Amino acid sequence: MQIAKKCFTEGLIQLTIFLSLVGVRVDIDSYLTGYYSPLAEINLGPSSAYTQTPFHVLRDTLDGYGVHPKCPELDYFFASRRLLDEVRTLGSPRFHTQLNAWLVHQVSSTGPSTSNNPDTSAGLESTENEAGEASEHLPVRGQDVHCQPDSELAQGPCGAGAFLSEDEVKIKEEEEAVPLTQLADSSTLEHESLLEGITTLSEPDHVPPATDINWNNLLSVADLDVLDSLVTDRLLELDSDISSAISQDVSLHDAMVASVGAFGPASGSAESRTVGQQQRTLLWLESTNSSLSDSLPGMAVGLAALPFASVCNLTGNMTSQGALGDCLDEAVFDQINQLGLESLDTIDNQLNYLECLDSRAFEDLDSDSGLSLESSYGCPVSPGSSEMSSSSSSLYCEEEGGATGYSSEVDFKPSKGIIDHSTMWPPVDLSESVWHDHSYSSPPLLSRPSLSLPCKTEEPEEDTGPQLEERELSRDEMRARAMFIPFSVLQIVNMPVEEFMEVLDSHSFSPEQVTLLRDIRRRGKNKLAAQNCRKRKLDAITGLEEEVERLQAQRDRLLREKRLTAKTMGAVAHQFKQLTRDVLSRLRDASGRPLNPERFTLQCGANGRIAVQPIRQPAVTTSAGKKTDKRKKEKKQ
DNA sequence: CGCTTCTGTCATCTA
DNA sequence: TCTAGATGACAGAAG
Repeated sequence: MQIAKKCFTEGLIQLTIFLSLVGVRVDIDSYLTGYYSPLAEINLGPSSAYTQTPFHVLRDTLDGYGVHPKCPELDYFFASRRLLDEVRTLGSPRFHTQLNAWLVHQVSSTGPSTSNNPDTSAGLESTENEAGEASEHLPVRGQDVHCQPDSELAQGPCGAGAFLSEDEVKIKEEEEAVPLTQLADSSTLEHESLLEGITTLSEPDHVPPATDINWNNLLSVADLDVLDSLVTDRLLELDSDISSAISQDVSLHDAMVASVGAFGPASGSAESRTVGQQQRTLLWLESTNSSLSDSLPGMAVGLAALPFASVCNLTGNMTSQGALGDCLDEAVFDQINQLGLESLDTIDNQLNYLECLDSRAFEDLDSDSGLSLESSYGCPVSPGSSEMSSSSSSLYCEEEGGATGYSSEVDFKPSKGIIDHSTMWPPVDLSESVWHDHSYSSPPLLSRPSLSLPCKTEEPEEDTGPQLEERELSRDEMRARAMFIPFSVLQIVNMPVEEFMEVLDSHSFSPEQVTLLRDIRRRGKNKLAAQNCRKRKLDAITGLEEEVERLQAQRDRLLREKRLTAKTMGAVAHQFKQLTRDVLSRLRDASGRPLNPERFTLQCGANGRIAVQPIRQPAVTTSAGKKTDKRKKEKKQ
């Protein structure tokens, strides 16, 4: 599970990078907390790929601090704003493919000790505390403009600025003169150069109040009207997508989408202090997105689904959604098929059994000791076993009227028609049971004076007639005959308890006869019970075998899906590497030189910000690894 | 003759 | 307490 989650996270990072190229900001910090340490943010300027939306600032300014940050309506409002902005961005023919970023750390040839900040070498190990401290110095803009006052830049770590080298700070100081308002209002913001973005982003003090007016304009009521329909449709769509595609416990609560170009690089707020406070509040509000999403399941899922819908569309359409859908479909259809087959089998069994009964209607007169034995007794007309008492009573009258009390033709012919109605087992099994049952000889045989010796020969249908006489008598039948009991074994077994008791009382049997009658009844019922029990056992075995086959098929299917997913994840990882190289090739360091992709990498940090992290020198790790290996070897020795 | 399968029966438990 | 049903175990017959 962890491996799968890790793969998922990696894919998420890759998606974040990818979306950042088109100006969509994805906040996945909460999800990545368990795997990646929060990173200092980068990407400044008008064309920054990770430009934070100013809605959080608006939340503070418009709604004020009186509104609880976890207010669902408030969160929905700002989320709607983000969605609207996303729609606007999508409507633009241009995409912001140019990334501006702070050079987080420049790896010198001698080592990382040249940096003022001792945490620069920490890289990924930078903690959230640092991010939190940095957030205090962030400008009010609320965007991913991670510029900060110069004075504070030199003080210590704060966001991306925490990793700025001295040279970079100097460059910023020299280029402070660039007005940020121009950047904010200019339509050519996306064409700003990287260094320009850096310098502008390092100018929070020049932010005019006009930018707030721009924000207010962006939050016009008309936009909200348009937004409602768009958001509703989008949420519904994405809600269904994410619910179907991600059925597992994937908690991407903080996924957010924001537009980049429309809001431009933000010029910072007037005062860095207030900026820091507001930004801190902003960050705190962001951090509560998880809980907000919990309180607002539908909307949270919808918001979270925004980037994930892209994920599914870009990478995992087949693997996640399609595969799961196929799985569910197959499982459902398997059950439906089973149900349908069961019902069909029942019908077929009944039909087949009727055929068997027709073919053997006059054959196994005494072979009804199977499941049908109970209902087959002496009921010439009535098909139900519940009517056995009345039918048996009439039969008793006939029997009592006769010499031996057994009228052959009347007794067993009708009983065959009763069997098919009362049986609950498949025809094959029932036929087998009837075929092999010899314990209860037919009443006509009992009625005959001359009894054949028990030879237990199974007579087929064509043997009906004189050959029935040769059928063997069961031991109980012989005993009953020997004891002059005027009832057949079939009658003794099938008659109800009350009737049986009445027979015992009314016929003034001797104790031996009563004992024999009880034994015959007990053995007869137990024989049927044993037959049923064995049939059930066989059915259970058959059912288990079918279950094994079904589970094996399901296992094979899941293995195929697993292989497909692994293949997709590998492709995504490869794509991520290529995107990282592309991004790094567009970045410049303080001296204007392009970053070496071999020495730097992109890391997703807190609040979805991306930081350029230096790749650790393999020599260090290798040396450490060698040391540890040596220690291990020494310990072994 | 030995093995397997089928069937009946007994003993026991449970409802 | 009795009865019916279920089931494991055993034995005998048959292939």
